[in-house]
Amino acid sequence: MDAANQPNEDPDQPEFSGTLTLGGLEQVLGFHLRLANVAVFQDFQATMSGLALTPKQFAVLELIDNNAGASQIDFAQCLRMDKATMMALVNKLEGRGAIERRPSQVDRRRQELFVTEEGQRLLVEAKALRQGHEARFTDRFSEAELEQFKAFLRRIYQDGRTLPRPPA
Amino acid sequence: MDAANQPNEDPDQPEFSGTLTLGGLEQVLGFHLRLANVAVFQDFQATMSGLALTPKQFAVLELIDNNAGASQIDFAQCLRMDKATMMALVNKLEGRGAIERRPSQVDRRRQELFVTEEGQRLLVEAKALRQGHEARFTDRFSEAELEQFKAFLRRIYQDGRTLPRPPA
DNA sequence: TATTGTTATACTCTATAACTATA
DNA sequence: TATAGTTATAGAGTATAACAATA
Repeated sequence: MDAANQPNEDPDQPEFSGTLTLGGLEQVLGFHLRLANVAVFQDFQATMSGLALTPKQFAVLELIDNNAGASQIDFAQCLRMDKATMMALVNKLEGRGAIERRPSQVDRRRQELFVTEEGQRLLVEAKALRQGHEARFTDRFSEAELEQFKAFLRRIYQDGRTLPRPPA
Repeated sequence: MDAANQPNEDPDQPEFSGTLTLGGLEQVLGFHLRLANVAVFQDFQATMSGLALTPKQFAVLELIDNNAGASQIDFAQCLRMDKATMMALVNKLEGRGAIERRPSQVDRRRQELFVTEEGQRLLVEAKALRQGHEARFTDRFSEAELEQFKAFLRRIYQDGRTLPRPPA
C-alpha cells in the first residue's frame, strides 16, 4: 500500500532482541510526533522533579503570568483542555500558593487569575531549569532549523481545522 | 530573559475574550510539540471512534503485524512504555480477538505475539481510516517538508540520550 | 438562554512493587 | 542473579454531567 515493507534481513535471528521493524508506521506523522513528545515529556519531568511541576502546570503558570487577570476558561481554550481539567490544575497551583483567584468586579461569574510572589519565585526557578532541558534538545538543531521545526508544529495545531465538535 | 515580552496592545480590553499572549512559551519547543500532539490525537480519536482503537493500540497492532513472534517487552521498549502498561494494552487487543499469545518453544518465559485474522481485518479497516486522518495534516506540507518534519521529530527521540535512568 | 465556575464521578493511561516461572 | 510475564494497586490526567450564580 505504501513504501517498502522489507523483511527481516537476518532470518536466523527470531529473538527481536534489539530493534523492531516499524513498517508502515514509519510513514505516520502522528507516530513520530508522539514519540518525540514522550521523549521531551520524560526529560521535562526528570528535570523538574525537584519542583514537582508538570509541563502543563508550568505552561499555565507562565500563561497566567503573561495574561494576569484572565479567566480559567481563557486558559483552558488556549491549551485545548476542558474547563473541569483546568479547574483541577488551577486548584493545585493555588493550593501551593503559586497563584490566586480574585472575583472579577465587572462580571461576577468570573475569577481572575494572578501569579503570587511565591509563584514568581517558582517561575524563576522553573525557567532556569527549563533552559537546561530545552538545550538538551535544541542543540541538535541550528537556529534556522529550530524556527522551521516550530513553524511545522504550529501548522499542525494552529487553526482549529481538525478540532472536533465545538461543544454543540 | 529571552525574547520580547510585549504588553497587551489594547489596554481597553481586559476581557481576554480571544487570544492570550504566549510570551516566553512561544520559544519552548515542548510546548508546540504538545499542542501538535493533542491536535493529532484528537483527530485520530474522532476518526477511529467507530473502531474504538487508540493511536497506541493501533501502533502495537501494526507493530505486531510487522514483527510477528516478538515479545511484549520488545514492543514496550520500542514504544517507550512500561511492560505492565503494555500488558494491559495487549490484554485489550487479545480480548477483542485481534491478536493472540503463543508460548515460545525456545524460551518458555516468553509469549510470542501474532495478529489474528480478525486482527488483520481490523488493521485493514483502521489503515483505511487513517489515510483520511493523515491527509488532513500532511496536505499542509509538501513532500520535502514532510520528510524534513519527520527527520526533525526523529532527531528528538531517536537516541535514548535524554531518556532517564536505565532501570538501575 | 448561555456562560463561569464548581463538584462529583468515572474512565484511561501510566508506573511501581511484588510475585511466578523460567533462564 | 536476571528476565518475561503477570497481578494488584495507586496516581495523574482527562472528560462528562449536573448544578449554582450570574449575564
